[in-house]
Parts: sequence; structure tokens; C-alpha cells
Amino acid sequence: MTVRVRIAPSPTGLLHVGNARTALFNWLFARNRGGTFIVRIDDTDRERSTPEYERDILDSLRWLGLDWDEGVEVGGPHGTYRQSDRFDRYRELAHRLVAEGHAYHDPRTPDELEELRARARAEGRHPGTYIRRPSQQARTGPIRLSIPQDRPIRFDDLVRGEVVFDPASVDDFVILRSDGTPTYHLASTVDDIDFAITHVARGEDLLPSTPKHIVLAEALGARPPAYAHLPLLLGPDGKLLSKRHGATAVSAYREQGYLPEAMFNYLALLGWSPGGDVTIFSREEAIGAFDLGKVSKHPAVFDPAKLEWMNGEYLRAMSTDEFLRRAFPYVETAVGRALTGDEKRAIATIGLLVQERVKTLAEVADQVGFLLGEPDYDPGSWQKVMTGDHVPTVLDEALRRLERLEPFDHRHVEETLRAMLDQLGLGARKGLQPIRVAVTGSSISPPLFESIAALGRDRTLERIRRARRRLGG
RNA sequence: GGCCCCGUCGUCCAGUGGCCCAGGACGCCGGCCUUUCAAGCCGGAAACGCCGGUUCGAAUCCGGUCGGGGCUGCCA
Repeated sequence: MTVRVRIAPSPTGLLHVGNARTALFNWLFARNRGGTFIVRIDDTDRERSTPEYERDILDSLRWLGLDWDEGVEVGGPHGTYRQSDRFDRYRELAHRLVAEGHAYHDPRTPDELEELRARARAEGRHPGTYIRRPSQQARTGPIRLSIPQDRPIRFDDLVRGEVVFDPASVDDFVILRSDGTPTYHLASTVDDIDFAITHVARGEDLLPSTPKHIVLAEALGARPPAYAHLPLLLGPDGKLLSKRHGATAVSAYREQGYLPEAMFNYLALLGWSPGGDVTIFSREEAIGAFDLGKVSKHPAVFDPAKLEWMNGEYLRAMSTDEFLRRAFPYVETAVGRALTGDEKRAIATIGLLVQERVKTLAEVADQVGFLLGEPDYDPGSWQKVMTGDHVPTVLDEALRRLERLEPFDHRHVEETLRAMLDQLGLGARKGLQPIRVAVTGSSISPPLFESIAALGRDRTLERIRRARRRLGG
């Protein structure tokens, strides 16, 4: 039987890296097995679902390169792949389950239910123990599935092995709300059956829901899919990764200049590895080696520092042409306008030097900003570098030498500035840093000689004079 | 509280009875290189939670214990 897997995000927020990792593992599994990867939108929560979030989720998935074979926006034999379009189907099945005796209308009030839960707790039992079919039959109220109490519920989890639940610890849960809308459990289980899903790989947080889904599927006359519960992603404090830990949206990393291939690689390594000492690997290598059975059982801490390092690795591994092509849009966003051809060419002359010093594409703008407009002096840099007695002399001498330098390329700039160092008896640090600050505004910049050449004679002289004036005297 | 899951360096991963006084990566520390910042190179500190078993032999198997996490809703 050919593998059919799905991810079913709820459009109630941006695509979270944890969900992206779940999507990634499903995608890898499908690609490894020559199966079908499906994207379904679980928007049963009409209140919180928005088209904007759905857009972000789909864009982020595509950005990561997780293309889907069936589902929302690409179509397929199962309708729109959006649960909000299938409410009639869920309702019909819920009522059928009542008619067949598998489910019942629950007439109790929230207070009554709360009392049952409190009683179970007080007795040291599972809170759902007494949420069972009441003696009197009702025609209204939410519909609950009846959990048979005569046998344990067991299944073989692809990553955890056999898991067994005592039915007493599984409450009769609501499948259809009193307003006639389905709960997640119903909609998800019905869709998995209707769409012929063979494997459900999802976060471990859904593990306690799995016995419910199994009983539901069987009550519907279907064979449940195989399950794989993936380890959760944690923040540095060991708690479930969430916004309070910082950026968790895939699109946020995209905006910060992370590469999809780096994010892909990093996410794949959270809870899985192709084996051995391999840390950096391609999409194809991941597909070839992927196996749900080799996914680890314990949660993983999401470490932005390692992601950043990995992004730098990918940045340095690409050609400088490609690096520039991908960096320009980030620079344009940062300066708020399109770059001119001259500016792009100027940036390109120091492209390699920038490429080996940045960890994200967004940082490129910081590195090349001095080429795109008059920089402000960084106060700390000025204080540290421009207050020495030798500085006016350095600037004057640099001006004198650069004014007539021909040709004005980085080799000649270096030659004449090094000669200046000798003449003034200054070390490189003391002699060159003032020029760097004068020209770039900061004590941190790409290598000086190339930067000066990229900037050109006129603007270089102009900036040194401006710094000189600021010094007075 | 109850149910379930999990437990190798700070973090991610390798390890499926002997190749392990535990390997790689990030981070950290030190050094080299060096015009700043990076990158690169070299070196270092750093873990099998604990206690019992099984075995000639255990990080690897079993039990217990401790610890962590998830769930516990007419959210998903």
C-alpha cells in the first residue's frame, strides 16, 4: 500500500518551527517511501482561524521546500482539503454513531461534569473516569463517543513502540458540540479515514488523544492509521517552545535572512539524524536516509545559536554570485528602496569579503550600508578610535596620499596606506582604524582597502575630510 | 492529583553487549592568523541521573528510584 501522510495545521497563528519540523518529517517520510504528502487545513475553530495565517503557513511550507502532492491550493480527489467545508459530513457521521449506539447526547451541565471530574480526582483516579454515558437518554446536548471499558486500547507507535492505555483513563469525549460543529477529534479522525491516510506523524502532545482517535475510527468502521508521535520542541528552560522564548515563526527567521536550506537541515536534526557524525546534509541525503523508526523519543531544545552557525555554513558554501543575488532583496528592504546598478556593482566588489563574515542575509545590509549612503558615526567607535593625538595627522596624511593615487584600486590603496604607516611610525591598528571609522562610520567593517576601493575616491576623500572637520583644529 | 511519554557533554546528534577510561557538531575557554569584525586552523574543559540486578563483560538488557515533559475543555 502506498504511503499517504498529511499535516493539518490550524490557521490560528503563524507557522511555528515545531509544526514546521512535524511537516518536515512527514514530507521526508513521504518522499523516502515514494508516497503522497498532503496539506489539509484544520479550521474547525472558526473564531480564531484567519486567511492571513493560512497564507503564512502555506508560504512558509513552500519556502522550506516542502511541496505537497494533494491538498489546499493544489487540489486532489478529496474536495477543498479545508475542514470548514466538510461540517455536514462530520455532523452526519456523529449522528450515525448515536444511532448505532457508539455515541450519545450528553444532557449534563458544565457544573455537573465538573463535579464528576472533581470526584474522580478526590478519589485519586483519572479525571475522566466518571465521564460516561448517563442513565437517562437525551436528544440534545453535545455528542460524546462512548469508550468501551472492557479492554485496553493499544497500538504500535512507530517511534515509541507499543503503547497501552487503560480505558478507564480515557473519558467519553465530545465529538460534536451542542451548536452542531465538530471538535478537532472528530474532524481529524474522519478526514484521516476519508482521505485514506496511512500514517499519522504528529507531535507527542497528541499522544493522549490517540486512544480516542483509535476508538472513534473503529466505531466508524475503519482501520486506524499507523501512528508516530514525534518528540516535542522545547525552549531553553525545558518547557514547550513558545513565543515567550523568542522568535518561533518560520517566517520570522525568513525575514531575518535565514536560508531555507539551513532551516531545513537544522530542523531535520532536531530529533533525527542520518547517522554517524553527519551534521550538514542535503535534502536528498535526508530523504534517502529518513526513517520514522530512527526518530528519537525525547524532546529537543531549539537552539537559535546553532541554527545561526548552520546558516553561516550554508551562506559560505554558495557561490558569491548566488550569495549576492539572494542578499540584495534584504539590503533593499533595509534601506527601503531599490539598489542601483552601480550600487550592486560596488557591493559585488566586496561580496566575498561580506559573505565570509555574515551569518544571516539581513546582516549584509549592516556590512555594506556605508556604500549606500553617508553613515552616521557609531558613538562607541568614535570614542574608542578617534580621540588619540595621532588621529588628525593620520587623516591628513591619508588624504594627501589618496588624493592623487592612480589607479585607485585596493592594491594601490593598501600600498600607499602601508607606506604611510611606515612614514608615521604607526602600527596598523593605530593608523588604520581612524580611517576605517572616517570612511565607514564604525570600527567594525569589511576589510579596509577593499572597502575604500569599492567606495571610490571622491566619496572616500569626502568622508575623511568630514571626519577631519569634526575633530577640529 | 491521575494517565502517558522520556532520561548520553550546557545544547543537538552518534552509539542497538566487548571497537567507548564514550565520538561529531553548536556554544564556551585558550592559542595561531590578522587592519577591525568575522572566517579559517590548532588545542582544551565538558555527559552515559542514581541504585540494584542479568552477563565473563552494560551507555547499550531488566527492575526500582529520582528527575523532566505532555495531556487532563463543548481549544487544537
